[in-house]
Amino acid sequence: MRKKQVTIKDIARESGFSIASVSRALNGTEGISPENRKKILEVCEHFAYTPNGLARSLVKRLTQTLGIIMPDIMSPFYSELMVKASDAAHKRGYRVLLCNSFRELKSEEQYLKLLVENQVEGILIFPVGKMSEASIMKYIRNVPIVSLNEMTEQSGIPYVCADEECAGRIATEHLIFKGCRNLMFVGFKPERLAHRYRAASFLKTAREKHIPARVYECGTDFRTSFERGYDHFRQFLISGEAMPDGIVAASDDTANGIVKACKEYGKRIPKDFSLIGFDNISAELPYIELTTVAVSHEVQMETAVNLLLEMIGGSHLTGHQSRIKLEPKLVERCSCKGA
Amino acid sequence: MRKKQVTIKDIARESGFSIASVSRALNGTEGISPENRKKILEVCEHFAYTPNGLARSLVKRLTQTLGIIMPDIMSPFYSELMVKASDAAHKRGYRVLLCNSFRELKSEEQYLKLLVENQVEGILIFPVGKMSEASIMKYIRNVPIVSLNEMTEQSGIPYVCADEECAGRIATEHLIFKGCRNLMFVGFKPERLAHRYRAASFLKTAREKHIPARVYECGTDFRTSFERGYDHFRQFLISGEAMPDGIVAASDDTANGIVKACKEYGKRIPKDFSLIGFDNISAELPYIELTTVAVSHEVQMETAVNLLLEMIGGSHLTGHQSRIKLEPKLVERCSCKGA
DNA sequence: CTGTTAGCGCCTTCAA
DNA sequence: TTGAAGGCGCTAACAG
Repeated sequence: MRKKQVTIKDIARESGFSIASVSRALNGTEGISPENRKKILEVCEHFAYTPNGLARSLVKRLTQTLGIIMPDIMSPFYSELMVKASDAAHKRGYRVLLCNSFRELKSEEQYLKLLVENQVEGILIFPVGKMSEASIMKYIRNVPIVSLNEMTEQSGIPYVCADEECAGRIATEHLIFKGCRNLMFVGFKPERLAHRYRAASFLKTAREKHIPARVYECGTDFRTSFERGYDHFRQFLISGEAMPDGIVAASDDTANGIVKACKEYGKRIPKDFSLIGFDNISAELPYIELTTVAVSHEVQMETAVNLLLEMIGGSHLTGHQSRIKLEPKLVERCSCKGA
Repeated sequence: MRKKQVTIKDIARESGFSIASVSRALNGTEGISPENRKKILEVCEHFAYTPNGLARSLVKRLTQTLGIIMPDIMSPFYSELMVKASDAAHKRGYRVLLCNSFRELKSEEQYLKLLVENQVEGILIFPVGKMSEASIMKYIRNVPIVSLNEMTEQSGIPYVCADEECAGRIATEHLIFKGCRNLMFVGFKPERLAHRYRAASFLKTAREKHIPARVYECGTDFRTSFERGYDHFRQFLISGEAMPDGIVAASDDTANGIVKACKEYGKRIPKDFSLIGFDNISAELPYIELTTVAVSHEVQMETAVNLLLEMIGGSHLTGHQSRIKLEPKLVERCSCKGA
């Protein structure tokens, strides 16, 4: 029932030229007279001919395509990363296949397989978690892969991520600079490496400055950081414990959950306490302008794509060159009290 | 420099079987003894062999892949549609290529071309605008395409969308039912077909019920509906004109922009006026629980994928079967005053 | 400048 | 159950 597709052979027959000439006309290759090229292209147009990319890639052994796997396309953070990564790839003449692992290991592995089978030349992945390392190791033999989160040094998996220890310090110092004297870290999830760095650095920095600080720990977990932030902070408010005057949220998404809880319980930011997050997500929230610490998404993705392309090009990279931590910066908005 | 990829030929040689047997072992096809299959698969494992999907699709003339083109992956509305569409496709054994046209016609057309060249079996597209019709017409000769927004009947392009006229009526009636007696429509953008339906139906319904109503028109436009809503409503507030007691926003995203303006200018919802939107976007906004009118995203995507698969299957569909308007429903939350 | 030919990696008859 | 051979649609030498 399917319409048989028009092939280069049909065009050759209809135009009276050889398939080689048709190929040359289509690809703008040397070796064909302008007038004949024009004739051939007209025939193509007339038959609505579209070259078969599979066949072309098969013979050229090049797809000019990169794969990108993110945990959650619906989060503004990841979707922005996707966009920036796509842009960076396009700029360098690569196309991109977008995949949404939905934070599921199984799905992540399936996509890795799919991408490899589809002959992408390289893969950018924001791993679901620690467990992702195994799948990545499996496919890294076939194709260059760059992670967007830190990986163990022993795995040797290249990555480009933010220096989260540094980020934690910047956030904490900012709150202290703004005059906070009683700090709390909310939304901690031990499975997330970034959280561990941020929290550890938070405690260390506070200790150095002799400021009381603690990580609020709360067993519950949720699908999104937003929900976790909301729930944890609600728990805290209900508990009746003394309020801190400065809160470091595990991420911006978490911070937004905290904001939601505040709204319900009549707390005002930054009046009742200062709040700072991480990641600089660009959600257009009407409610609050969150101060945050992050690396430029664009810089991170450009760096990651560059690294990937170097690997594709076959450069032999040292561990130092292939494990990159970018320095985060403070993005000051309105969720912290004036100094 | 690139590692030469392991092919089926290598596996054949290493395992001592023919290419045909290896192929059978890999695909679970009949005609090979279990023990030999096992042996072959072990060799595959050992050499980290991954079949070349391009070659496979080329000979089978089937890719089991659908393409999806959306205008803005960063909008929660479209990204949710993408997710639902992917789910629907996966359920039916299809894979999916996600594309982000970024509301640019050029980019949209490039992706159409890319998808066709990559031999997707069908395409789901949320067109950038009226102008998209031309590109779609161009490629619909090659592959089945279903639009997620209404298209002109004469174009014959199949679509699955919400009945926006009905949506406009529901929203307006709800505000009136809640006691509003002075209505305004904010964020109108004439290029958007859905807006035209919503606004026309808004005016018609209000007229029928003898309620004063008008569409706030304001030349300015922006990249996102959010920004447009924010700007238009800010303009309105500055103008000092009399406040309506019920506002229909052109979309939920617009409504969120309105909310932002309200925050800046000290207006409270639903105290100062009731607000209703369209689309039921699932952004986790901490600030407001927006009442809205929409079709189920899941139903819409399931319907669209079904339609697409029928077309792929070669069914001959009537205009009635291929131009589907789904009935929207009221999703009541907290942005409208109690009756 | 043009056409012929040999594959790219794989699946699928068709014989054995 | 197995293997040889042809071909999917295209590009890239190589001849002419």
